[in-house]
Amino acid sequence: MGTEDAAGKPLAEQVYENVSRLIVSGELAAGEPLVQEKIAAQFDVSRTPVRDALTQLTTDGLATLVASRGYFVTDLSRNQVEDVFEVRAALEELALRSAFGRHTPKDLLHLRTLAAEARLCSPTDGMEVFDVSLRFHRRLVEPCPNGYMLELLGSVWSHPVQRRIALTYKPGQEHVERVASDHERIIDALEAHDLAKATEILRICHDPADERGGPIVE
Amino acid sequence: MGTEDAAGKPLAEQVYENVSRLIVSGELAAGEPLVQEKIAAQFDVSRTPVRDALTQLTTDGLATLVASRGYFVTDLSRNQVEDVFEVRAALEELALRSAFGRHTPKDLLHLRTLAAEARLCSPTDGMEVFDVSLRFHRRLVEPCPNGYMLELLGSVWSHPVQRRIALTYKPGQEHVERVASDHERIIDALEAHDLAKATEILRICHDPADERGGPIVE
DNA sequence: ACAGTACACACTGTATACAGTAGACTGAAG
DNA sequence: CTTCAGTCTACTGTATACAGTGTGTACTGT
Repeated sequence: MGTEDAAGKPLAEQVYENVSRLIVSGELAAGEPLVQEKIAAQFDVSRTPVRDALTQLTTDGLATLVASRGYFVTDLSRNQVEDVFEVRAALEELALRSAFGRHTPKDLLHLRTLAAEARLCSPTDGMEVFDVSLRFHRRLVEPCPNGYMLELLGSVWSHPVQRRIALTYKPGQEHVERVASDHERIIDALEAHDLAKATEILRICHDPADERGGPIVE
Repeated sequence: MGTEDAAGKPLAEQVYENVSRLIVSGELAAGEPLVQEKIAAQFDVSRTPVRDALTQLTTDGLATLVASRGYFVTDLSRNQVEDVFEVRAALEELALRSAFGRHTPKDLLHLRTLAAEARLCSPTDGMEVFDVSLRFHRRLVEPCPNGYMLELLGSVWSHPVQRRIALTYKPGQEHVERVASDHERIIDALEAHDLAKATEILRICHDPADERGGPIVE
């Protein structure tokens, strides 16, 4: 057998994505053992790509390696949701401060489009709303000249907890509207060169009660 | 062969540490190819643990995987030193704010010890000074209740750039003294319940011109 | 001299076999 | 009924063989 299969991606990557999705969605419960051989059988590959995937899942915090006992699904609830959101808020604010004044008219236009896009989301699809919102935030801080900051933010955004939330919350119509208008107000503030106002609204965006929409299952 | 050798650690871990050190110290130049077979031969192991190590090095940003071409040493100079320091400073300040008021008398005592330890360092051993200083900073923010924040800070502290600097700078006597006294002044501020002062001194600590001691080779 | 093609090489991707270890289970002895 | 020892089993750690891919290179034809 060659290097890649029909999907054109290395098997390790495919396994990583599949197992990752299973963990984030909760189909694989916290603490559940991740046995190389079983996963290999499940996806009809050998243990080698499974090992690669597990190593990566471990460094990503989705799996935990216990001594020479085995791999287990990390307990996401321990990585406190509040903690991640607090860090995300703080980092985004820092990045926005650095990005402030660097948005081109084109950037702002693009942001407007992204903000409006939120209204087109299905109010019942948490993942979609979350995704659109994230794209806005990503774009918002992109002009920040500190590459490492953006890199770190990227890892916060893709933190398991974030994706877990996206899968489990039900936004509702008024929340979708709220997201869109908050985002638009941030753009307004940027256009008015009002950093204080922009960060203030950004903080509201990150108010857990608002961003999450609903309660988290755990 | 079994699972572990004389050192008692999995081979993958040993390989990771060795290659990591070679990269950080600059013995393996940026862009240099990291060939599995050669590394395997060099450390007298098979390709399997080498693969594991390389996967981890890649997610750590020390190595880069190009298509199905091969692994290469990441160019550290691209991960701007300034960027990492800026993020480190910002995150540490955030963490210190959260930790403020949570230091027990025992914590403060321990911090005093760590601060004083800097004076015992050899002024020519950059690594030692850096290490002692890092231990202080780590301890300083430890009471921060946000586990994720501390986790993220951990990854910033262990960023290749940080270690590279530690290896390449020459502190000098007056710098060692400066580190110790800065640290002590932070403790003074904490004991006086003066958050503003503590963060102010912390910021000085992170002034690149000060923290680095000397110019960076690149 | 130059372009195009075929080949060889170097490397990763993958599969699989075997060795070692730590907990689980079973049985006997107290 | 409890406790301990011995074995069993399930899993990871490791080595290695083979397949596939992309790049450089030599060779051919013009």
